[in-house]
Amino acid sequence: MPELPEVETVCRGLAPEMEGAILKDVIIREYKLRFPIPVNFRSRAVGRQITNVTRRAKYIFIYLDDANIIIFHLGMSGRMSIFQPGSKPNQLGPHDHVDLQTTNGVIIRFTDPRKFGLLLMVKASSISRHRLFESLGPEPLGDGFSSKWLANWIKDRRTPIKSVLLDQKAVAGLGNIYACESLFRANISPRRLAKNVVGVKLERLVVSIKEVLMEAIEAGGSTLRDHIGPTGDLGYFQNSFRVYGREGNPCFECKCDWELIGGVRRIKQSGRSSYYCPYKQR
DNA sequence: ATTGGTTCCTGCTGGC
DNA sequence: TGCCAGCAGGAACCAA
Repeated sequence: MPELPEVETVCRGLAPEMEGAILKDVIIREYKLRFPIPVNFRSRAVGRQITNVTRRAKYIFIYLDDANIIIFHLGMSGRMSIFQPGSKPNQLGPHDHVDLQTTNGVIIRFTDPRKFGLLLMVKASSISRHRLFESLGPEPLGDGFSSKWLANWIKDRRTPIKSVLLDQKAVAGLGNIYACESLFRANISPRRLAKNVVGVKLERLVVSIKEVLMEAIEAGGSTLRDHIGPTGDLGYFQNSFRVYGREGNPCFECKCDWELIGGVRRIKQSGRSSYYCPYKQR
C-alpha cells in the first residue's frame, strides 16, 4: 500500500492519538525487520512522552521528549492499527510485530507480513547525517521540489524518466503507482529518457506530481488488497487511477484508435511494472 | 558515477 | 478443485 499519500494518511490518523501521550510499554514480538531492532529499544522508549508525529518521504517520525525519534517505515505490506482503550485488540496475528501502548490505554499496532518495514530510534540532532536520510530528495509537495530542481537533477541522465521518479534522491515519497499516474497526467511516456524531459513537459510533470499526490491525500490514500488506514477508514483514490493496474483497458482520456493502440500498456522497467497510454504519453 | 539486477519475506492470483 | 509459478505498493546493496 504505502506511498507518500498513504503514509501521510497514517500519520494524520496516528497524530491525535499519540501526540502528548506517554509510552507505557513497547512490545516487540519480531526483532528481525529490514534492520534488526536493538534489544534496548523498549527501555529507551518506555516512559517517554510523544511530542509530535510527522512524515518525511515514506517514513513516519514519532518525536519523543528526549530528542529521540522513533521511525517507522511500512515497506510494501506494513500497516498501523489503533485500538482505543476498552476496545479489544483483534486476536494477535502472526505478523503483528510491534505494539506501542500509551498511558491512556491506546494501543498502536504495527503489522507487516513481508517484513520489509523498519523500526528505528534516531537522535533528532543526527537525522541529517543518518545514512537513510542524508541523501533523501526534497518533499514533492514542498517548495524544494520545483521544475528547477528536477531539471538540474535529470540533466544528462540517460535513465528512463520513470526510474528517476522512483529514485528517492530525486524526489522523496513517490512510488510505482503515483509515478505512473503522474506521467499519465503529464502526457510523458515512462520510457522517455530523463534528459529529454524539458520545457513544457517538465513543468507539467512537476505540477502533475503535486496534483496527484494532493488529490490522493484528500481521498485518504489508495486501498489495495486488504489495506485499511489506522482508524479503519478506507482510502478511495484507487478509484481515480487512470493507468495503474489497467493493462488492456481503454485510456480514459485520449481518442486513440483502439485497434492500433490496444489501450493501456504494461511494460517492465528495472523490474517494476509501468502502465501508460502509448498514444497520449510520448 | 550511474545504472540495472537481485534480494529480503509472505500472500494472493491466474493459468493450467 | 488444486497446485504452483509469478507477481506485489520498497529500497539497500552489489557489480559492471
